[in-house]
Amino acid sequence: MSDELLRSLDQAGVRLTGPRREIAALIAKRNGHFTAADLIADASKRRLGVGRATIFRLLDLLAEQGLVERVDLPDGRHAYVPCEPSHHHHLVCVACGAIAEVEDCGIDAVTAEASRRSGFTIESHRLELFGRCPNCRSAN
Amino acid sequence: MSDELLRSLDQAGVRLTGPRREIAALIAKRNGHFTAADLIADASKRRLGVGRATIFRLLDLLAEQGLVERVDLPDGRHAYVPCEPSHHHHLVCVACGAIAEVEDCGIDAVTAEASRRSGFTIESHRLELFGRCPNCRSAN
DNA sequence: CACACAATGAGACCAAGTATCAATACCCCG
DNA sequence: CGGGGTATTGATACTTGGTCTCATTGTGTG
Ligand SMILES: [Mn+2]
Ligand SMILES: [Mn+2]
Ligand SMILES: [Zn+2]
Ligand SMILES: [Zn+2]
Repeated sequence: MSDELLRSLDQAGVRLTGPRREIAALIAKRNGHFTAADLIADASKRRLGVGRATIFRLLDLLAEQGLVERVDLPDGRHAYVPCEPSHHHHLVCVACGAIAEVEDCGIDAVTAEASRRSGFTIESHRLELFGRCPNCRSAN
Repeated sequence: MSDELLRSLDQAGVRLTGPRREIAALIAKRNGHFTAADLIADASKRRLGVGRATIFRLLDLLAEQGLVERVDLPDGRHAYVPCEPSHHHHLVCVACGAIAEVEDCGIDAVTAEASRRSGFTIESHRLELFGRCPNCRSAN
């Protein structure tokens, strides 16, 4: 359901407009990761009259709130995945696009070690894991 | 020096052309990460007559050989950093762009744990660490 | 219910990257 | 050493992803 997204947006003090509700519904209906282009296609297929810019604007908003996160696919595309606002990482199925979230599982030790070796202060990190989900593994 | 890059390209059986030599020299002269646009600017400043497409083409080639690696900056830009062809990760200074490389330091344990929890088979991963290098930390 | 102002969509615009293609330049081979 | 087959080149057009502007509309608030 898109209610979750809308509620969080409301909380953040942004206006709950018609276009935003419709785009939120499109996002809720997707599974796995999606690109801005996907949403634009969805919207035009359903003849919702929402403008291209509005979709980009909402994605930015959602990303700011941490309700959606940007994933840089290995092929260079920019995709989004709906997710919890807390820090975590994504496993991306290269076959079907399914996403799993994984919370801290030892990354802090890695960054601490890297910091020690390099002398850098580490402020943030990004970890993306690519592979095959249980379904796609068995299906081949 | 750009000789390193050129030698590796030669080894890989690609032709050592004039434009490629010039672009390799531009890359060697940079420090930290750089974007395709940076190189294009460098080239046009020096009135080398190399075409835009040729720069993109060489970057692809170098990336294939692992002589250069793509880093997705947090702001969405695609940057490149010259590096060893062996697997490793990058620390990127958000202030000056300096890069440090760090080899395996515990990441395999993390991916194994993530795989166990999620049921995914993991084929590849990408880890990028962002922070401040020793210079930039003290300089503020 | 009115009003101030956030948000919208149309469209122009920009930047990054790709495709095409005739002209050129490597480099291999005799 | 010269050709000559072929990989590479640059110009140019095109596509795609994203931003900017601005007049118009729609929301939330009081
Ligand atoms: Mn990217
Ligand atoms: Mn690694
Ligand atoms: Zn899958
Ligand atoms: Zn620095």
